[in-house]
Amino acid sequence: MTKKYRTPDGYTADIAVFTIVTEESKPFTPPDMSLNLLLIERAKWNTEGELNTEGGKWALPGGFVGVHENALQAAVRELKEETGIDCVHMKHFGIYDEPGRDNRGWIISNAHYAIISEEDLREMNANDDASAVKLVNIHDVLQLELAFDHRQIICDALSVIKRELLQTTAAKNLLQDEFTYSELQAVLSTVTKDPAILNEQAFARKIKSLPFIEKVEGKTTQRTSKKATQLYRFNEVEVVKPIYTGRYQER
Amino acid sequence: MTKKYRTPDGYTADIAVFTIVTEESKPFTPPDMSLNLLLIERAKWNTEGELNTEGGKWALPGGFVGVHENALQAAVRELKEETGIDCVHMKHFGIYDEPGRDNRGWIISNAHYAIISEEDLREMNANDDASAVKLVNIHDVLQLELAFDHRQIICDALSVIKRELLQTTAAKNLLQDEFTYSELQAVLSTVTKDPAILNEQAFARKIKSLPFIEKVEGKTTQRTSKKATQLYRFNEVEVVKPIYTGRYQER
DNA sequence: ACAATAGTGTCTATAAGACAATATCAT
DNA sequence: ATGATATTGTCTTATAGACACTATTGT
Repeated sequence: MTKKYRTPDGYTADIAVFTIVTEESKPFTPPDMSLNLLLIERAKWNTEGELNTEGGKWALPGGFVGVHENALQAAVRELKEETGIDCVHMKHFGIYDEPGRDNRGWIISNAHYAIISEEDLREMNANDDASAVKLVNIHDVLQLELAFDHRQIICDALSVIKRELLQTTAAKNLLQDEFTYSELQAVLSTVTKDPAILNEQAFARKIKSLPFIEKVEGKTTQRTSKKATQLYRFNEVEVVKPIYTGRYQER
Repeated sequence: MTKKYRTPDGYTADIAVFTIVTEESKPFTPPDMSLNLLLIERAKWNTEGELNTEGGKWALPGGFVGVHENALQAAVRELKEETGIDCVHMKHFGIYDEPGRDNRGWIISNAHYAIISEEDLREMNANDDASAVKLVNIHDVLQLELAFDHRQIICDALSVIKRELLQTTAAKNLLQDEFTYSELQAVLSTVTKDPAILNEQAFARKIKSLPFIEKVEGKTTQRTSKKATQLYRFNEVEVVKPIYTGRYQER
């Protein structure tokens, strides 16, 4: 055991918190949504008045893993502490442990992503001190000055969230239990330009044949239109759609 | 900090090692493959002659995370130590930390899966002592008596590997660089019964239109047929196929 | 010639994409 | 009535699935 081995100087959990922001919501109008990532601004100076490492830059929320927990637990705990949210969809997606990623030492980060509904987010805005926290549209986030290697982590997170939203039923975490086709469409359009999803009529037809979505029989809403609109909900069907074929396959 | 907090008694990395086994390989015949999981048999007695915890049962390879590494690194290291393989496709997929999962104490496991080609596997068989290691067809693995909560971990791993093989180009890790349609088909058929994949002619046609697979111009082989057969290779195109539509979308 | 596998021709049913028309209803 | 959104009608084109057929070649 010579210098071949080195003790990490820290073990952290970072969290890419994704949420939907409804841009405008006139009555009787389908929503215009954007997928946003929650970032915090690192303080320029610490409490002793010294310049902070990577101060002034934007970063993912997170913190050190406690001695009594694993990284996922730490991620859940930190999110709870910082935003008051009990997360329902927190998942690990990567480990970042390049020796030079943090100039304070060898800090290993377990990266997670969380999907939080707009509704739950509103609770947060009540809880936090709102000072250095902001939601950034995922299309703008890479323009910011980001701390450490968070640019890389965020790139990976974006890639994962896009895949998750399009290839699984994860979108249900961003919607109310019962939703209209245009609301689901608005969520999906935040991560895809696929004309098959963007096209109104095509999507309104398609939703009726998706095995993992079912009509809420006889239930409608007027929140997106003056005309009463059919409500749908996700059922428990899990679907794996192979890239090699055109048909569904249930698990 | 009362008894609300508890120190874990161990932090381990477990690895679900998946590999292809070609069942029969007559010359000029397409392969008949099965996806197998590598398991080890826990010794009945330890070196002091005492009964071992969960002895005699089958378990995923793995071991304790060292003080100088994270779980992923530990997984790679353990796999290297136990089989001599430098893994190219090792990924974290879950954390198992139920208090009662191991009756020796609170042992937290980071679960990973690895995809290893048959070729690389052959090196392993040279390296290990072959005593208590075996490859089990994924369709039989849940029949075995499994240690700890490895039944649950394996269930999750199977679910992940199936999705990975069908929804990403991960199958490339199980094939040679250049392969025939029937070889790819054989790999995929280990995890799906989808008739669109199982049907010879349909698949032979389909492969030509897949954006992430390209013809190796003018190159053929006779290893699966007396008739010279076209070779294909994966290119670098990454594809996300939404469950909501029927068309491809490149990233 | 035979057996086995690769690959093509072609038909049909279904789905996708485009465009238009109709329905509903607060204002 | 108007304007906005939902929903259906219908036409065209593309793809999937099925089946039959041809091509190649070691034995």
